[in-house]
Amino acid sequence: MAQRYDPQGIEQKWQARWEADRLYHAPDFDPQPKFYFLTMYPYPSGDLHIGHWYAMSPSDAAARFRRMQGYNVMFPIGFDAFGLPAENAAIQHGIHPYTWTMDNIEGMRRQLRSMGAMWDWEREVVTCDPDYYTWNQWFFLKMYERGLAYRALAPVDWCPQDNTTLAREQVVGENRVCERCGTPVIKKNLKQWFLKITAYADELLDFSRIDWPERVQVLQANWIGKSVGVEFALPVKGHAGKSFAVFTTRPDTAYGMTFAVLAPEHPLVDELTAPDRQHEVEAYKYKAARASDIERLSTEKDRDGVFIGAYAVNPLNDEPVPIFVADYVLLTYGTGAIQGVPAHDQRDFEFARKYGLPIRVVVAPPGWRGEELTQAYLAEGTMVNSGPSDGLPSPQGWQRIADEMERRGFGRQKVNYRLHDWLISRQRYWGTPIPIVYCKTCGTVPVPHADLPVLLPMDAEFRPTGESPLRYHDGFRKVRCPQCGGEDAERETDTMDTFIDSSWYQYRYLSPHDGERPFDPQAGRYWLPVDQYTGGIEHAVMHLLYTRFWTKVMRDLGLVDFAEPMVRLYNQGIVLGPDGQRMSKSRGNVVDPDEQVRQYGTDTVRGYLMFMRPWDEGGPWDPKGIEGVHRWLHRVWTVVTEPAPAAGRAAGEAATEREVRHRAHATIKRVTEDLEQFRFNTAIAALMEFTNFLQGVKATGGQGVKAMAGQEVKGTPAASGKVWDEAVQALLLMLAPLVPHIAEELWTQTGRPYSIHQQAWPKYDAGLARAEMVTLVIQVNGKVRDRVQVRADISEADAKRLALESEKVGKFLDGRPVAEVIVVPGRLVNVVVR
RNA sequence: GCCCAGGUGGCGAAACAGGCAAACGCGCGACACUUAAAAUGUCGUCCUGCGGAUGCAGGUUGUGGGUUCGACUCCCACCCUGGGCACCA
Repeated sequence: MAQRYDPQGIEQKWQARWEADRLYHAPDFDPQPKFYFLTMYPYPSGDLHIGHWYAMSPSDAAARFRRMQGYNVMFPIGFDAFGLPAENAAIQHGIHPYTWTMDNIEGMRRQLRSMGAMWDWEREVVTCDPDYYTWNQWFFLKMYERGLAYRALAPVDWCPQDNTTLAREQVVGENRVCERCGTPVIKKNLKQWFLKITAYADELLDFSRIDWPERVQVLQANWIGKSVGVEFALPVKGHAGKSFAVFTTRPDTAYGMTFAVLAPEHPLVDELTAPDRQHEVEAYKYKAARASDIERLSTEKDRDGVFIGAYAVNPLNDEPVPIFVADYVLLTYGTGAIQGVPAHDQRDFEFARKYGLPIRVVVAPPGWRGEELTQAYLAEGTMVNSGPSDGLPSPQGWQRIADEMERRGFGRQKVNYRLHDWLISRQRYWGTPIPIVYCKTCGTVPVPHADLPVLLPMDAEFRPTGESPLRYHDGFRKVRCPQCGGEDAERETDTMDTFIDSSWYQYRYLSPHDGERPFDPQAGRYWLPVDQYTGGIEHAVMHLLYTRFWTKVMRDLGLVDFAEPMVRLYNQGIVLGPDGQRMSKSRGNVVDPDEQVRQYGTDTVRGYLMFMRPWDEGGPWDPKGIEGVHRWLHRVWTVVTEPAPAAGRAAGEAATEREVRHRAHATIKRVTEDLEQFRFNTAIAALMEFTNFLQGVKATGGQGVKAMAGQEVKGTPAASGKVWDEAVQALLLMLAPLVPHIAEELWTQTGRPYSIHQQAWPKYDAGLARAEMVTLVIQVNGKVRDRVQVRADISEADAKRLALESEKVGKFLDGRPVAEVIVVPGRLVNVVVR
């Protein structure tokens, strides 16, 4: 009678039905509490790989679980549709990026649907749609109006492979390669658009209002790199009125300066270099420039530099110190110049050693008697050789010297950040046009809001020249000035970094078709902020920092009344190939989810991804491991569809029923707690145990159960239909978020009303969840010597008595007197002898 | 070098407000069903020793110490693996 479990058949059937019934559409404004569950949207590369499944199917399970718990859950999906691969495909294969992207999206929609997730497709967002990117332009103009978007000439990172500039965040690794293609980047001086993320640097360091992994917080804090110090001016001897600023976090060591260093690219270098030093300085600059372009791989690089033949004056004590250029000083950090304090900075120490410069101790280590240092002393100490600060502990000296510099007018306390403003210009076609016009008479003119969107022309010509098609598209580039109407204005031809799209997409899901504003504020008041966000850790200092910045700007624009876009964040791990290596086509260890679905069905693939390891750890794909999950689902099918064990009032039945109910409630408790914490692997393990248990009840008619429960077995008992049904019902409800298709199929097959996905999550009875009988462990001196079955509520005195009466305990006492007996109620007794 | 995460059976792992180490799954072995195989089911499976084992004893959570009646869990030192940062003044 019972038909076989046929995953593919039932999965397609239910997916179609659910979508037709709009089962997962999250209505705005529902009396139920809302829950906005968001998973990072995919880039439409054209193929949904197992990594997408790993990111998405557990989060779908978690979202479904929330829904069953009574929340009105929004679980949207969209596509991060702008970006380089589309354009590269256009150049290589002559397909228009739009066509390439849309075809891919079409294919991926189909693949995504095969996952059986509860996405609300009515809210879908596609970022290359003008309806979307017009709001990128709108935001850009708002930022421009507030001075948060500006254009500046700056040394920027350029990827020669992708032919575009990159944000600092997109340059990675020791040898500074492009985050996308791995090509070493080069520096170029270009006029580019920036967003002033540094204006929010301090606020971005405040994580007190969000529940994000420590790891991400540390990554972001490191990236922002706040340092508190002093910037002060060093006059140059013999150059009246000339001075340069240095930044230091150690003003307490300023009296120990015995030289000063300028970055080789520092603008004053040429001016200050003495004629007789010019040749050598030029040579060094050339070498330094090459070194930054070509590999700087040599790990322990020699710290070298060149004296420029000029002297700076330490304003604290009017001592002249020689000025060097050295490439260990970076133009891009601080002021591009430093005080050289070899006694208290290891780099300066090595430099001073090499060039025979004096090393003057100004912060004395404890017990220091004036001996020479063998390395820089970095810790706190007592101020010496520091004029009026002598004798102070160095932290106080820090403040005193900082104050003195301010009072005497040559320095000020300053906070420096490693974070730079966000470079958003990209010299590429497939992105949001920057809505700016350059006019010969008016200069830089923003496109009026009424003229948005600035459409990306579809008739672009793709040439392999490395130049953006927009630059030679006259119809796009040549434009009337919106301000004076002048004829010879030109549009900005750069487009925006695609991280702009993802900085605010979570808001667009609220009202994806709103033509009036980026999102409907009324819906926003209901849905926002995002309650749970999930995605990969690789976006920690890019997307996740940008979207926090963007939300703070939105707050200042009055669009939202909170400062953080996502309350909770969870980073899932990465699925590796069966060989434990990162999946890649060249290794041939790629697991194709479509193929797995064909072989085992969606539920098995989902189930295995959740079962194999903790979600945040990822790990190798085990082709045999997935079969275990598949077998389990078959077992579930059999247990539920085959006839229930005979009902009846045979002797001993009550004990079986109690055990069945206890197991059901204990499982509900475990699974509920596990799912609340995204511990899918142990949730599924608990459900497997429960399934095996029910199967055992069937097989033995209850006798096995009683044996398990420590009861005497007699007669031929079984669970009654009612208790059995309750257990099966609980099992199916708990399966619903994890393996939604088989759960729905069995739910309706057993005569329950469609849809299981509209049912409430089962509640457990704490009393039933607690076991009646427990194994009391009896130890002697911490070693297990005996185990006895006792009632869970056994008294301490009884437990103690049982332990002391135990024969096995007696044997191990060896006649020694009992010194102490420790009782952990309901768990363990430890008899201590000495 | 610094910061973070982690080291538990043949494998993926579980247990940590300190209390039965190895749940669940894979693999392996035996058995049942079968003409046979697959599928399925049942039982067994951390290691060592005790001629035999539903028995007894000992050992075991990277290494070495410590705290404790009791440590995978807490503390100290060290080793290894993975990830991040790395001249940031």
